Amino acid sequence: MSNEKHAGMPAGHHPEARDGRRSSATIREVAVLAGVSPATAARALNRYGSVSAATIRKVSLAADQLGYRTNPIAQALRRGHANYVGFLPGDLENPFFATVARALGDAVEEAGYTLTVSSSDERLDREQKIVDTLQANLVSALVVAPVPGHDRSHLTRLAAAGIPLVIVDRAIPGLAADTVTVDNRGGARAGVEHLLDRGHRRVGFVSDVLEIASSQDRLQGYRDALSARGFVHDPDLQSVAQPSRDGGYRAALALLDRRDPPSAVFAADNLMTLGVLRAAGELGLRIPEELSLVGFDDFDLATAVRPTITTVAQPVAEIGRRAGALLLRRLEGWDGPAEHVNLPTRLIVRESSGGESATSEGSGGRPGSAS
Amino acid sequence: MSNEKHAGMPAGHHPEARDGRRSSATIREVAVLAGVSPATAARALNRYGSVSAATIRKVSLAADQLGYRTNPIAQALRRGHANYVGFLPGDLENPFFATVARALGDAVEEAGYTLTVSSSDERLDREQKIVDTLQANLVSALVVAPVPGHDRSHLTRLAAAGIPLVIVDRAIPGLAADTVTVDNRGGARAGVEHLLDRGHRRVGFVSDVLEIASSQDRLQGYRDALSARGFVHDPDLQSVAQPSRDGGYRAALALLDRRDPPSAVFAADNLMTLGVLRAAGELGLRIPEELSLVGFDDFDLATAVRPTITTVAQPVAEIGRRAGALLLRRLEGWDGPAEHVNLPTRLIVRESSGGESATSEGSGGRPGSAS
DNA sequence: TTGAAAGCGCTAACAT
DNA sequence: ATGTTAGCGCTTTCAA
Repeated sequence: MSNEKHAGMPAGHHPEARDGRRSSATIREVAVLAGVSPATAARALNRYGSVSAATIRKVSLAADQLGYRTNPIAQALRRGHANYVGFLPGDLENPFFATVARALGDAVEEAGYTLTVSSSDERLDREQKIVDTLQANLVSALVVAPVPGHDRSHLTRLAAAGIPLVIVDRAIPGLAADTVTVDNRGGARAGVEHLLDRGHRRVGFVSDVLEIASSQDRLQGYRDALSARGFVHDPDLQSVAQPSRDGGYRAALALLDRRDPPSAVFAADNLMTLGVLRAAGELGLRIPEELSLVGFDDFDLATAVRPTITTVAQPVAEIGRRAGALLLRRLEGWDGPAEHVNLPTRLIVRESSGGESATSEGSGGRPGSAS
Repeated sequence: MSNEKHAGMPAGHHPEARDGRRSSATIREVAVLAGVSPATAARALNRYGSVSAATIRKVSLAADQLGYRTNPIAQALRRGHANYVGFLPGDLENPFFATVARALGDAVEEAGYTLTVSSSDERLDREQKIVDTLQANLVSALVVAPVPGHDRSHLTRLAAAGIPLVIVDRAIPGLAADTVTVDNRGGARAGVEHLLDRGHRRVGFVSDVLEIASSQDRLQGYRDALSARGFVHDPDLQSVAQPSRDGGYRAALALLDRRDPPSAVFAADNLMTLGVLRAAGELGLRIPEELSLVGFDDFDLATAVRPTITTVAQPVAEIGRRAGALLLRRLEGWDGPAEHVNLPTRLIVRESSGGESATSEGSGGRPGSAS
C-alpha cells in the first residue's frame, strides 16, 4: 500500500495503458533496484545456478520492497510447463468426489502445486473440452474420474504429451495410466453376501449407468455373491438409474413398487442409496423389517438417519492421497510402468440390514475415518 | 492422430528438446502453410482488424490441417488477462456449493469462459493464497464465499486491480463488490415461527461458527421470531459448532443431551441438520414426537429420510446463475455501483416439524427445483 | 488488406 | 558469480 509509487513509476513505457489494472513489479525492476541483471535476479529468487549469498540478500530485499510476485504466466510460457494439477471428477455434487478433492489438494499442495477442480458433470464433451483446455494451459498433471464412453483420445493425447495422468475411481482397461480404484467387485460381493447370509433370497441391485466401470464391477460383485450362495441371477431385480437428478429414486421405485419386490436392496453408490431411502419411505416400506438395505460408499448420512445404514466403506481420502503420490512421483521424473492401486473396502454393518450388533456398532464408525 | 507428422516436423529448431512433450502447432506454422504473415494469421483466426474473406479461408484451412490450437498462455501474457473465472467456496464438501458451482459454470461457459474451482476449506490462509495465485494467473473474474475473518486485503487488492469480484452466500458489509445472498434472516425467522406456531416454547438453534455472516443473519432471524411471538431469547438454547467434521453432531448433542432439552431445533445449514439427526437418533429422540426439526437449506436428504425434513429452501442454482450474470456484466465493461442481490427463501413444511399436510406435501417438493 | 517489428515477463545458453 | 542475448507464442502498433 505504501510503496505503490515504485510500481507506478516505470509503467509509462506501456503502449496501451491497460484500463486500471496495476500488475505488480517485474523482475527487471527488482534487478534494477538490487543493482544486478535480471538473469541474476531470477537466479537469486529461484535459487538455481550460482549466486552469492550477498546477492541473494540484496535481491530478496529489493523484491520485498517492491512487493514483487513472480508472473506465473510468463514463467509458464518460458518453461513450457505450469505449476498446477487438475482434478476432473465426474460429478462434484457427489460428496465422494469432494472428499477425494480435498485429500488430493492437500497432497499436491505440500509439494508446491496448486489444485484446480472442474466437474465434467458426467458429460463426455465437457470432459474433452476441459482436458484440452487444461493441456493447452500447460497443466502439470491431471487426475480424472472418466465419464463413460469410448472416446478416450483426449486422455491418450494428454498421456502422449508426457503429462502425468492418474485415473481414479473408474478404471479404463486399455489405458496405460496410473490408476487408483477400490475393490468394487469384492466390496459389492461382501455387501450382498451379508444380505444373503441374513436370509434374503431376493436381493435387488440399483446402480448408476453401467457404462461406468465401477458400476460394472459392483454388478459383477453382486452376481459373484449370488453364484457363491447358489442363487441364480434374476435380471428383473436389477434397476439402472438414468443420469438425472432423481435417477436413483426412480430406479429404486421401479424396483420396489410392484407386486413382488425384493426383500433387500444393494445400492451401488450413495446417490442410489438416497434414492432407495426415498422410494422406500414413500412406499411406506419399513427398513429393515420390510426392506433391508446395504449401500456402497459410506457417508455422513449413514449414521445420521434411523435406521443407520449398512455400507461398504471405501477409503475415500486415501484415494486422493494415493493419486497425489502417484502423480508427484511422475513429476519428479520417475518413469516406471503404469501402476494400478486397488484399495480394500470394509463392510460396516448397521441397522438397515437388520444389524449384527445394531446398538453397539450402529452408533460408532464415524464415516470418513476409514483408513 | 493421422496428422501427427505435421506437428513433429518443425520441432527441431527448439534449443532444449523438452522431454517428450509435443505441443501443438504455432500460429507461425499456420501462417507459413497459409502463405501469410503471423500477424495476418492472428487476425484471421481471431476475426479482428481487416482480413479478406479469402485469407480467412486459407488460414482456417491451414489451422485445421495442422490441428492448430491457440496457446492461451502466450495469449494471456500478451493481452494481460486470461479467460477463465474462479470460484472459491468455503467448503466443497457441502453440496450447497457444488450446486452453486454447477450453475455458475454453466453461466460463464455460455459466455466462453472456463470455470475453475478451489476450496478454501474455511481457512483464511488458504483463501488468501488461492486468491493471490489466481490473480497472478490473470483470472478474469472471481466468485468467493469468503471465510470468516477480518483480513480482507486479498479481496480488496483484487477489486483494486479491476478484477470483477462477486461475493456469494456470505455478505461482507464494508466491501464494495457485487453480492448474491439469500434472505437468511427472513428465512430463519419463518422457520422458527413455524415451530413456535406449532406450540413449541423452547426452540434450540444450532449453527456453524457465528463469524460467518449468513450464520449471524440466521441467528438474527431466530431471535426475530422469538421476539415477534413474545418469547425471550435463552442463550442456553443456542449451540455453536466447531469447524470440524462432526462439529454439527457435537453441537447438537450438547444441546439435546441434558435434563431440559428443547422440544424443537432449528438447524442453520444442512451439515447442522445432519448433526441434529444423528444426535437425536443416538439419544433415541423420536422426530417429530419428541423433537421437532427445521433445517435451513433444502437438500436431497430432506425427502429421502423418514420423517421427511421441513426446510427453509434457498434457490441454490439461482445463486450461481445470478453471480455469473453479475460478473459477466462487469466483464463486458459495465461499471455501475456494486449490486446486492438478496434472493427469497421458501419454507417447505414436511414431517419433521409435525407437518401441516404431512402426507401430501411430504412426498412432493423435489429439492433443487426451487426457483 | 497485409507485413515487419517489437515486446508481454521470464529464464536458459553462452559468454565473461 | 554475473551479464548478455535470445526467444517461449502471441498480438498490436506502425508503415507499406
